[in-house]
Amino acid sequence: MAVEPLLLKQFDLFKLLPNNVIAQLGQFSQLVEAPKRKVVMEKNQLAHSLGLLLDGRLQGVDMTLDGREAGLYFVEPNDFFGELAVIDQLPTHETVIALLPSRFVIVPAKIILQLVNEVPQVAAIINARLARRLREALVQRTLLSMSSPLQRVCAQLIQLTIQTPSGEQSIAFAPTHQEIAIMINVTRETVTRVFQKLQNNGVIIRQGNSLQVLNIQHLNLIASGEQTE
Amino acid sequence: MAVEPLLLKQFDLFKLLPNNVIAQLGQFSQLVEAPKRKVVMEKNQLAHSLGLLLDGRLQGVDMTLDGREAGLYFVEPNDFFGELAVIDQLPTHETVIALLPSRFVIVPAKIILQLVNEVPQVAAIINARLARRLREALVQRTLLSMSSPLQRVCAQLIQLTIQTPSGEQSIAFAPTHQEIAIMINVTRETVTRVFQKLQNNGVIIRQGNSLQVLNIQHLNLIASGEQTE
DNA sequence: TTATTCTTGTGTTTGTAATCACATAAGCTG
DNA sequence: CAGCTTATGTGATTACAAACACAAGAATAA
Repeated sequence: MAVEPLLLKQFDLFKLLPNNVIAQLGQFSQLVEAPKRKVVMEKNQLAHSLGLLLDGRLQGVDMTLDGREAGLYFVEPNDFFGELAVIDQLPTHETVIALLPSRFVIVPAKIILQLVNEVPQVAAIINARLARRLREALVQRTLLSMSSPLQRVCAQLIQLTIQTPSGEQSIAFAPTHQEIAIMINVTRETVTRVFQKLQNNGVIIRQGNSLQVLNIQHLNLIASGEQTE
Repeated sequence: MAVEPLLLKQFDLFKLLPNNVIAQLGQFSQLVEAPKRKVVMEKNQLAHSLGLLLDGRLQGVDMTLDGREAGLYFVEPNDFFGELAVIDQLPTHETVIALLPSRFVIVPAKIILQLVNEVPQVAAIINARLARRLREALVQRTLLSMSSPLQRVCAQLIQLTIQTPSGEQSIAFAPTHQEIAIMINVTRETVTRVFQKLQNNGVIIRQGNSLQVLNIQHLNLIASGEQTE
């Protein structure tokens, strides 16, 4: 229990709150450390809290009845998770697991709801987040409609790629083949084979934990179906 | 131009607004009639307006570069569409087309944004709608992760089924095989073959425009993978 | 009514990714 | 370091839905 106000101030969500409110918030919040693979939010539970990720990386997944896993989204540091269930007060639809050792703050749903009702700016940020998640879901859905696994892998890589300060395209802490596979409805082996091909063509290259994207244009061509390898 | 206040009052979104505001709203709104197959909202456009469906049925689809179509969601009467682009002010991600002859009201984005800022209840309804759409998107994503087309068709049918006042499970104005196919990433022929099978087993039965679901339990068994036909 | 467009039904062929089954490599941990 | 676990690499087989190509039925328009 109890979280440093300074830590909470880091999040855009709380940035505008007066210090006394932040201090109070800290009283009810909790800092959690989760090792890799730890389940951080359970499926089908009424939300008790909103999570705010400090570092590490999370993935929202849906474990279906038959043991199959569907990957829904990734959560990066400074972002939050669990907001949907907090807002609509329905049970969570998905499980969230830590892909890397992660630290995050959890704030009880009650407190968040109170803030949402009383502070329009907080409400606005959460709603903007919902809108962004909806957009991401639409993009992911579009991606799933691509016929070939090759296209889907490339499209997913494009999604994950960001411009580094040094101007290169790369994916820091690249997800494992398995983690990518469940996002795009293919098997792990298929992802491996596609990566093989892309590496041979010099489109991507692995550097330890990160994946350099040398030729994003090429990824685009494949994703759009104009090229098949 | 100009829409009857009585018409606008029908929508939950405007229910709480005072009459003078509604009257003003009507001034700027427009009643639109669209025949079947008509594109009602274009992809990649900055939202000019929010749509409120009076009757008919719409489908949000994503036409990808290679001519492939992905079905995203259905819009039923009394619901609205285009809210995402209005709220986040980004271009629309999808096209919306009329599946049936439809009537709807469009209200300029500016007006809606103003309302959202000034009337908390309106903001709340729109945000609740975003949350619901996000849920639906998650459900649809989960559905897509099912391995067999048979499972996907059944899961989609379950989604569409509603209890009629007379206590039967049915799908009014059942979508065409093609419309279902693009929702679940299969070909039209595959949907036809699955329907064939389900009809032979007496699980569903076509009655003109509507589809009676006689044995929803059976659909559940197939969707969950416990049964394969 | 007939004509025309949409929708549904059905067979055959073919490509391709899932599945299975290991091998190897890379990361951790004591 | 060894010893374990997790991640990646690779071949062989097989199932199965996509694709294609029509036929037939329904619905809508003329």
